[in-house]
Amino acid sequence: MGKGEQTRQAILDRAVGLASAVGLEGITIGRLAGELDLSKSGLFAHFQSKQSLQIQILEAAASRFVEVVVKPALAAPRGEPRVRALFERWLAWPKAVPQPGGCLFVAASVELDDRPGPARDLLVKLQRDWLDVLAGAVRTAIAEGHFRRSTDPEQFAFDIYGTMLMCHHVSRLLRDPKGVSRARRAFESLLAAARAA
Amino acid sequence: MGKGEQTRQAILDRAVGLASAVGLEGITIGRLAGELDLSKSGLFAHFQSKQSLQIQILEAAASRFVEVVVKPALAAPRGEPRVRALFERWLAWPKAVPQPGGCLFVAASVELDDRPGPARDLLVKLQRDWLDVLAGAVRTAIAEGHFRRSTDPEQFAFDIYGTMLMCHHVSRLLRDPKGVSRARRAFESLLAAARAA
DNA sequence: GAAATAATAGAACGATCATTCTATTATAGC
DNA sequence: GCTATAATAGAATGATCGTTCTATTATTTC
Repeated sequence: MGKGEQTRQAILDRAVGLASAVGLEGITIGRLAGELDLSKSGLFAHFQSKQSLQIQILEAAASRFVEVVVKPALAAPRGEPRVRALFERWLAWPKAVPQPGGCLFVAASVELDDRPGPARDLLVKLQRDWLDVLAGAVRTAIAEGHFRRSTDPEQFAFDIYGTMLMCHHVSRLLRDPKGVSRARRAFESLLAAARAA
Repeated sequence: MGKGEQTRQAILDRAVGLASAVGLEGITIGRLAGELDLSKSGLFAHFQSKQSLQIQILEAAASRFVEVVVKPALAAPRGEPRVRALFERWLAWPKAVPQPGGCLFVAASVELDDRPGPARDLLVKLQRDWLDVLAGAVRTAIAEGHFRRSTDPEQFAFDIYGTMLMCHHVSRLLRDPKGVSRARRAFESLLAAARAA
């Protein structure tokens, strides 16, 4: 890895954290450069535009997410344990990768839902992939006989992610420490309802 | 209502819609003035600062929300019908009050969760109030004998609002028309689980 | 280690930001 | 209808935005 790629990664590392706090649009080349003791133009040279920077931030965050959440969870035993691992890994994510501003994807989703463009397109793809991972794990749990055959995998993925979003909302905006335990309770209810009789 | 108050309301009306699309921070005095054929300074004179404008936008949105969602829903019969009305009114909200960018409170929650200040404080209060309204309706449903006595009202409010957030996410970011029906299905499952045996 | 190349800095651009000032026009009270 | 007051416009402020250009350092490559 040459010097250029090295600093590019360092920039993206910092940028992911900053974007989680101020949003993809709230990111500023000047501020990011200042935090890294780089000149604006020096930083800018690594990215051809702010839009390209935003996209690379999303890509960097996604690869970290896969590394820290998805891959380890998919290593869990097939079926309910794997579904559970995906849920718990998601909850633990903010601790695994320092994200001062909470989940970047949640923030970006609200920011970009009305701004057409490549950044939005990428985010949509990432979110679809994530829901597919969840639904896939549910499907496996059905095949394993852990969940009832009548379980709708997409609906279950919807329900689980909704619980995560609410957990994020309550924890971050309301600063309510009960958010995580409430999310766990909701998740257990969902599991119980899907569990084979 | 004098002329001043009249234009102030007109400004806020437009500002609520604009903020739902670009966020409270994304709002610009110049752009807002341009959309209303006002001068920047003429508009600015109605609000002492941008921060005060943001707060008044939140207040205006909240009073519209109460008018269109909360009040009509609370007119529904006590118990499950009222819980159901709150849910359905929330779903119908974007149609009742034109909000090009989806729910302003969802957008503001993500934007402000890391920005301490009076705007954040107000939003926290509004969201607490909303969760209290939901929990209160659930409590009434328990008292009416519609829901089991073991139902946890705060947990139920958490679950319902999570479903709403996910509906918003899927509908707005993924542009998935199935979001609303999925949300309804999730809501019915929650009701079924809480219903007295 | 010299030559070629990549990485960074610095200054400047026009645009737009929130905000302030002064001037002008429209409303309100009598 | 005149006067006092409120509402709006216009111009200017300094700051910061993304971006481009040119120059100066580092780092590779042979």
